[in-house]
Amino acid sequence: MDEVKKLTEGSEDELVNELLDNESPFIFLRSNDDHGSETKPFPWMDPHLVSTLYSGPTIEEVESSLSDMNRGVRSFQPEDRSLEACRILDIGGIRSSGYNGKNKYSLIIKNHGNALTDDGYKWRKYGQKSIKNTPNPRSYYRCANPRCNAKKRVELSMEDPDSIIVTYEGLHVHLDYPFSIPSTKKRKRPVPEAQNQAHDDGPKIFSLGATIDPVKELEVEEELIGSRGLLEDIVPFIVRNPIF
DNA sequence: CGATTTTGACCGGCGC
DNA sequence: GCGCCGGTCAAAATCG
Repeated sequence: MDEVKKLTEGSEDELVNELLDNESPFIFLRSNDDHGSETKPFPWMDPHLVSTLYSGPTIEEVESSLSDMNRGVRSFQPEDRSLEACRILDIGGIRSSGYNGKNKYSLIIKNHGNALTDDGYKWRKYGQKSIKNTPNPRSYYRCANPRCNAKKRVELSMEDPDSIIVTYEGLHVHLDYPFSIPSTKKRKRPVPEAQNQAHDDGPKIFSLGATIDPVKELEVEEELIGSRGLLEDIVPFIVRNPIF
């Protein structure tokens, strides 16, 4: 297990370099013309694969989403009270390309209800700290997808007890395999309002070890495709569905 | 009884 | 260099 951890932590620079290299097939998009009937141990052996780096929405994109949202609020309906309350606190370090070490958003969410713990994605809590000069502790979560180092930090707002501050941070990476695992299981397209149940019930992914056999690993990966707790999903999702 | 959360130890960065 | 502080780790506790 230690080796696994070392592997994921120690090789970050390597990973980043790889991500920035267009030649590198480290990350994949599903290509439509690939029917994936043949099972390869590792998809990067396939020349048709597309390499891409997800680098997060640009500041402009986020801001425009938010202003769309704010425009929409008033023409929208009653339950939108929390819409108004959901605003960007701070945007830092987002690049439309490249990697500067941080992709970080803080969102203030008012009347949050359940939004904090149930944003439809799978997170693993790894810590909680009380912070100097604030009455409220912070909680720390990592994306449950072992291939993604997205993190979120959650705290109650000091000035407004109805608000939580959620900070999403990290390099957000999707891995999407261009073929299907031989399986009787149907891939069901997630219906919009079913987003919240897209997670869970999957196998424990933290047991993934370096020695696991590739097919097994891919099966697990397949499960994970439905559980993207990633910034690119979350920001538009919050913007569009502030109520949750 | 496995999965998840809690909680204090640990660690690295920073200011003095 | 030392101590504080925020972040992470991981053993223990708790949950379902």
